Amino acid sequence: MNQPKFERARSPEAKLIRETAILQAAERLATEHGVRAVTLTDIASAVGMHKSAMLRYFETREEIFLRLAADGWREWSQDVRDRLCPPAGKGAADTETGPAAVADVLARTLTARPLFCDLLAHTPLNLERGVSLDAVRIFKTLALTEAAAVGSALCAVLPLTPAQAGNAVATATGMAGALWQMAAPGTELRRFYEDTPELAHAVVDVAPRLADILTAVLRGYSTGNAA
Amino acid sequence: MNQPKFERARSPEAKLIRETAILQAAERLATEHGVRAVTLTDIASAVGMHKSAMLRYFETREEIFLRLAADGWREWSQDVRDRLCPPAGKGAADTETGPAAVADVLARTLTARPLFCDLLAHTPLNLERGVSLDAVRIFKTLALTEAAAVGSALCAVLPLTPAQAGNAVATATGMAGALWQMAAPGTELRRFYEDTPELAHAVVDVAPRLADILTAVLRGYSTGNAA
DNA sequence: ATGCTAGCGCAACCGGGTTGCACTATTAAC
DNA sequence: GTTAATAGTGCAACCCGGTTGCGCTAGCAT
Repeated sequence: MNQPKFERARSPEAKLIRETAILQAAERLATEHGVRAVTLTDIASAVGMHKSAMLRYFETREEIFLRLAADGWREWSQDVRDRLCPPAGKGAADTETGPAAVADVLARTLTARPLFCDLLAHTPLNLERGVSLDAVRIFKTLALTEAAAVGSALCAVLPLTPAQAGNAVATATGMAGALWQMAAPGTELRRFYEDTPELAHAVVDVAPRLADILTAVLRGYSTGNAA
Repeated sequence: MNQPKFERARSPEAKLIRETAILQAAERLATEHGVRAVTLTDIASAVGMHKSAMLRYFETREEIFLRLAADGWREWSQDVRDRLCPPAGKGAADTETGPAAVADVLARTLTARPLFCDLLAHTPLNLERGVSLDAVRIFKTLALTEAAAVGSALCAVLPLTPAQAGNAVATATGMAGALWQMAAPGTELRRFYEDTPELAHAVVDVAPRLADILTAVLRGYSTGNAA
């Protein structure tokens, strides 16, 4: 019997609902077990449909995660900008200022999003393959736009050139991915890291370490440019 | 006929020769096509033996690349130290000094090793899986030792604390991997990057960009500590 | 000369991603 | 009201890379 287990998605709205259901399932599984460990079969059984049916919503597995990465960029960018330059209504007169405070915002907002860090670590190497160039173009344009928005926010609170701000954002996201890789490389491997004293700090201290590096970058740029 | 195509490696010396042949083949292929694209079958046919026979020299595919990564760490570390603190006999009275010069050394030595950058990008996420914990321990200990050696060299030429030097090394290797990913993500994808004006600089300008970031990091650390 | 050992190739297996196809529920047309 | 077209789904097969089990044989040792 090839009867569908549940109602078919016929209307555009129903399709959208199913699409978001797939994305949410992928997000939950990837958060729990890491992007790398999540297979199409896992997502499919979590959603309740067959994996071959899922691939008519997303042309490939990588595209699912590329979509999640795009969402991650949007949310992170918004979060950073809200914290650096609170919108008018917000009562925060204490806009974060100074390299250390700004670095702290970047580090905190990133480490608070382990899935986003995971996706950042995977992005060009693993996610941008087996996907149509169109999909890559859309994603890259979005990521670049969001990164530029964060860069503008940095320029607004620190004496940076746009290029320097761009490099700072690249450092933040790049190092977040790189440090995350050491922090969460699978359960048994992570236990190994934790059990090895000289490596334990890498697993535990990601946020302060990232903040420290970003502080140095921002301070190095700012002192050169400031009056 | 299951006759071996070539002489069997019986003596320990012969085994060692074959092992290095495998490593060299993997190195050449990975340099040409990228680590990710190289399969066991590729390496095997390059060496001239069957892939199942190769797996008696290395317990798994990842272990081959983990070995190459270890070699990369050794060579890079040695190169950096030689340039920062030339050994006694070397006539270089001009030991590189100042954040910008040191950053330039780090950036140049890394970008001159695209395969090492590739391996750095893969390391914890992809290479440290499917390998015995013993192999990971050996590799991590070696990488950590070499990184510490580079950190010591940095401390010798710049006013840094050991922790700051360690973060600087982590930034150098982490960002080298992250930037490399964008620069060389497969031929057709790379052409896409090059054809997209707003992305082209990321593909082309890896070395100066990395040098700029590292200069900021070192300057940010140094100015805080210097007299 | 005759076992024994150990390196090798082959073929099978496994698991993940992808594709082709049959099935049916809805909808549209007559 | 019946019938034909459409479209979403499940199943099974396929592909391909990594891994494993097994038989074969070259070379050493007895």
